[in-house]
Order: sequence, then structure tokens, then C-alpha cells
Amino acid sequence: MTYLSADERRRVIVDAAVRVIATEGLAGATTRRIADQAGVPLGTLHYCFRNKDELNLLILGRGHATMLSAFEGLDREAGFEATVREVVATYWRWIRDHHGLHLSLMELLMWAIRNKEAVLPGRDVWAEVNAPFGGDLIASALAAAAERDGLRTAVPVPELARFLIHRMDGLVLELAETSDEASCERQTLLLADALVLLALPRQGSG
Amino acid sequence: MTYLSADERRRVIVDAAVRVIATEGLAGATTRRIADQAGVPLGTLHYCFRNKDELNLLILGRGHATMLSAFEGLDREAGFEATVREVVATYWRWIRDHHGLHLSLMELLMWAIRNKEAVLPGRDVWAEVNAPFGGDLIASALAAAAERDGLRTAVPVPELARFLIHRMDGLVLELAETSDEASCERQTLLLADALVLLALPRQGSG
DNA sequence: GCAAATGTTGGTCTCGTGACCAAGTCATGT
DNA sequence: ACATGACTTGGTCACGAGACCAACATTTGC
Repeated sequence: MTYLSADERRRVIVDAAVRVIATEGLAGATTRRIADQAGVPLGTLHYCFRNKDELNLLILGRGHATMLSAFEGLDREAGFEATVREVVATYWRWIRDHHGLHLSLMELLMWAIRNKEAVLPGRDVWAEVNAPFGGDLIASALAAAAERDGLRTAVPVPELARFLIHRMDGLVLELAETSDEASCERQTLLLADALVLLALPRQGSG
Repeated sequence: MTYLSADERRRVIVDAAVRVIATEGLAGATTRRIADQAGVPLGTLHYCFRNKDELNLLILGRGHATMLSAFEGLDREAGFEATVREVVATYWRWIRDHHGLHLSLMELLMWAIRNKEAVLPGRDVWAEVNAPFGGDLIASALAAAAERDGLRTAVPVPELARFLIHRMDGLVLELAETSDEASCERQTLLLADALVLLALPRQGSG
């Protein structure tokens, strides 16, 4: 095994861990299996990480970062409706192509929620792990698009972003349960429609 | 310990298991803890259930049944919009008041998905566990309400029902992550609005 | 080119925990 | 009193986490 800096080695192990957890689930992602997948002895793993909690958090971070990268190709010139549809479609494609991983990230998220205090005493797991992703990227993309259109949305953009993100969370379960890609894809179209309708100023109310 | 029929004993244990899983999570719901909570020795638990998988499935079923009962008071005379809002509000109240349980049910669901073949070889976990709940109850309530209004929805009612159910799934995570009830409640209002907008026949398209 | 720091190996040990089972005991109806 | 079903006890077996270690390899600074 080649010589790597501890940082590089950590990267390699976390990558392997992401692979393991995507296929085996959180419960099946034992330190031994991860070490095995990374091609390093167990001792190395304990040399690189204080404990499994630390590793888990890094997996969560890496997973979200991977997801983030799916949104890099977003068209930053498009109008509001086009942007909504593009974000939803991109998100959907990512889930479809990585649903094992996304499911596991949800398991990890639940784990983090349940072990908040033990894992990150006093800190806000959610804000730390997710805000850079959902909170910023999607909300700001939508806000910028709305601004380009001179659109003052009927519902605040951050609320629309959360609506989008968490409907997609539901979709992960839906896909895992039914394995019906066509139906799930139809749901994403529905979601895009809904977001557009919610955003447009309405006749009836303010 | 009093003598009970095996069926009664099973009921008691499943009840205890639901309590344990709601507070400790799936990983923390060990046979020992469950037996402890039920006030029976560990052996009794293995006397009553073939194995833990069987118990898990029963917990899942009980959890969903509990949830089902929240919808018993639905107004079966109301129109479409009122029914949508009532279903969403009822669902939301249940989640808010039982979010530990709902979170655990999602963990169990993931477990069932990952162990499909081992647990229910050949059978469809999802259809068996969830269809009686979401698929039937909510979809049929909405369909009946639409019919009362003479409303031919722009989107098929079953799709609206799935949209509703899985947006609520996302909400469970959202609530667990943020603990921000007010924000989550606003999201439910948004969801109801979206469903109504999606259902109404639109000007632009067919 | 040498020494010190850093990373690697592979193995072992303990500790806790989890699922599960076999053989026994007890209650209850007949 | 005795058969049967209901429960108890005490254990087995497997496995994961985490810690430790002693020798070995590779860099890096000097």
C-alpha cells in the first residue's frame, strides 16, 4: 500500500465508506467492512479517525458534497420557471442514479438527529451539514432566477426551496418502496408545477 | 407476572416495542430493552415471536394502524378543498404529536426495504403495510370529496394523494432536523394550497 | 545521507451486546 | 394428578467497537 498523508488516507477511507454505506446501509457499514473496502487494515482506520462517530459525520458531509456537485451545471441565466424545472429535474436524476446512497444519507441523518448531543454537543447538526447544500444553493438559485424575471413570488423563496427539498426527500422513500421510476418522475413534474403555481401572484388573495 | 394468553402477551409486547422504538430508535430497540419495557423476561419474547423480523413487522403494522386511527374523525361531507385541508392538518397534527414514532416508522420502513427478500420473500412490503393506509384511505377520501363537488381534477386523485403523503414524509425529517414547528406548519399550509391549485382545472393547458 | 517524524501493518485482546435456544418450572382446566 | 400451554432461567454463539502494540516503511528536515 502506497504512502499517503493522513488527510489523503482519510479521503480514501471516507470514499470507501460512502460506497459501503450505499450498498449495505448504515447498519451494515461496520468499521471492518469499510476498512476492507478501502483496502486498509483496521488499525489504519483507527489511526485516521478518533472514532466511528467522526467517520459517520464525514460520510454525511461527503455525501452531501457529492450531491451538491450535481447542481454545478445549473443554467444561471434562466428564468424562474425554467430554473424550478431544472432544479427539480437535476435533483430527480441524482436520486434516481444514486438512490442507494440517498437512502443511506437519510439513515445517517436520522442517526445524527438521534445522537445530536453525543456527536456534536451544542452544535446544530442540521445547519452544519445541510445548510450549505439545500438552504443556500437551491434557495439562492431560485431567488436569483426570480429576480431576473422581476418576479415577486407570492410565497417567500426560502419556503419554496424547503418545499422542494423535502418533497424530494419523500421521493427517495417513494422510489425505494415502489421502484416505480415512471411514477416518481411524474411526481417530480407535479412538484415543479406546484412550485410555479405557488410562486405566481394569485388573483384571490394578497 | 400474570398468566396471559399468547395473543394477549404478544399485544402487550408489541405495545411496549412501539414505545421503545419511538424513543430509542430502531437501532436502540433491542430485544432486551423491549422485553424490559414490557416487563417480561427475554425468553418470553422469543416464545411469542419466531424472530425479531416478525416483531419488527408487527411494530410497523401497529404503528400504521395507530396513524390510521387519526383519520377516523374525517368529515365525510366536506367539499374537496376543505377535505384536502383537513387531511393535511390531521396528518400534520399526528406527526407533530408523535414525531418520534413517525421517525422510527421511517427507519423500520427502510429496514423493510433493505431486507425485503429476507423478511417477506416474494411479497410486497410496501403494498402490504402502507396501501391500506395511504393508498386507500387518503386517496379515496379525496376522490369522494371531489365527486361531491362535481370536480374533475386536473391531476388524477391518486397522484395527488401520493404527493400529499410523501410531502408529509419529508416533513417528518424536516421537523426532526429543525424542531421548528411553526415553519413546518407553514409548509403544511403550502402543501394544501399546492394540492388545491394542482387539482383545479387550469386555463393554459388541458 | 542520517535522524526524527510520520504513516503502515497485522495482529490480539477486551468488552459489550445482540439474537436465539433448550431445558426446566409453573398455572390451569379437566 | 396430569397434560398442556404459558412462562423462566441460564446459557450459547456470533460479532462489532475500540484499544493497543511492536515492528516496519517512507518522508522530511537538516
